[in-house]
Amino acid sequence: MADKDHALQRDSMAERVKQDLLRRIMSGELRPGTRLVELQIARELNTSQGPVREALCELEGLELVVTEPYKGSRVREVTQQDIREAYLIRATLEKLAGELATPRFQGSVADLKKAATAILSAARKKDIATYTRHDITFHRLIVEGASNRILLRTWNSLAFEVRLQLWLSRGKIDLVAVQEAHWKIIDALDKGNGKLAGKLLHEHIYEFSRSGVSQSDAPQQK
Amino acid sequence: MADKDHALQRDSMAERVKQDLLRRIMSGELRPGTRLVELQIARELNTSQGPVREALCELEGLELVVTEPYKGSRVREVTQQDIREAYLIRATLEKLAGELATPRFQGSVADLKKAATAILSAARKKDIATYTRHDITFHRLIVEGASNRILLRTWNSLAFEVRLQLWLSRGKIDLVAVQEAHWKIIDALDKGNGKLAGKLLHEHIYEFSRSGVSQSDAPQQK
DNA sequence: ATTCTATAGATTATTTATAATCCGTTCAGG
DNA sequence: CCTGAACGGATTATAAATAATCTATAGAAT
Repeated sequence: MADKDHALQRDSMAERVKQDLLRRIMSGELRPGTRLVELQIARELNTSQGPVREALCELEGLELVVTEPYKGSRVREVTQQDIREAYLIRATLEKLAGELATPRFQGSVADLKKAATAILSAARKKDIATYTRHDITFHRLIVEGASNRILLRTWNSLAFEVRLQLWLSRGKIDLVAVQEAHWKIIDALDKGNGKLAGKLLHEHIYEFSRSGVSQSDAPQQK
Repeated sequence: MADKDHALQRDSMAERVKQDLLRRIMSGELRPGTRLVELQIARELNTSQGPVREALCELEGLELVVTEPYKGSRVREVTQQDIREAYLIRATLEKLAGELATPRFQGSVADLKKAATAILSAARKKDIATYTRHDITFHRLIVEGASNRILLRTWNSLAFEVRLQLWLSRGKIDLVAVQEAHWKIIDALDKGNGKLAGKLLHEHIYEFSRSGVSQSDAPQQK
């Protein structure tokens, strides 16, 4: 049984464990607070404790899990406050990204329009998973357009809070209405108005962070 | 010989290895590009491969080392471009921090003044190590004053580039002149002028990133 | 009844051993 | 002289076994 896996192996064992846990955490299958027992995960994935520890260590670096010595790891609890704080940082970073990315997008916003169209389509179908995926793609395109590796790295470190907020706000807000801001942003970038694009991005993101989540939805502390 | 170590043990082995490597990298003893051989480090610190791997994994999460599968880890090479990019992000984040921190500092800037005095003293003695330490303390106080954990976490992730720039600019710039900006920032915070404090912080940091480093000082790629 | 202690089970931390991979060197063939 | 396959040392990756620590429970002492 392990033979087939071995034949298909591209990444290291630790990498595969990491990807599996990453997927399960981001999809919400592993809720915040869930314990991650090393030997149990190792058995599930037909490997040993070492690679699992390494995967957990990397996920801890991404701030997705927290580990206490001799007590183990669990999926990080994210408070409503964490999400508010993360969105303020994200708004600030994307404002900068919008300004920096203007030279790149002026007159060539085809990719952005494609992403925005996909977002709109998913919003109309109320397909949260697809909406989230394309929404993140849209914003990532802008951050990548800034051509600043450190900016991208920093932005990526906020991904967990962003996905969680998108998940928590499911059904609470009008996705179609929220996504309309994207078209104004695209227009500003297309015309080379970086200041405006940055301002719109900041407003768009900050507004969203304030929307749709009541306290009862907040992940409860253990 | 291991007995004495064992008696004094507070942290786990992995944590001690991490702290040792962290210190040696930040102090410049381990230059960018230096290979970090797991078993060699393990022997030096009287432990085995496992804890060393864990320490390296955590340092990779802090972006201090890079690891290639089956090829090992080395202290990260930081290009001049990386430093420029990091300083732009840092300037943006500290501008935000300055604005957010105003309520906290208005009328109570004693800690900031103490740090700024220590910086000035070190600048006059041309004591780079002490200057760096207090300079980072000064800026950290402001970021902490913003009361935003995510902001602090994000700011911390830029620490390596910041220290490296401070190190690279040694002897190339007038430390006394640069640090004078601190007093204007303190004054703005003391008076509750957050917008001005933010603007001054942005200028101060961005200026510094442009100063004093010629291309020949840039860490060379292997 | 309450608090303290001891014990057992579960889990993490570390060590030791083994497998897989990389990389420079050597040497055969052209 | 050049090319490429094969060997060997060095290092990382994984596995397996053991040690250290935590947590809950049960029982004894007060």
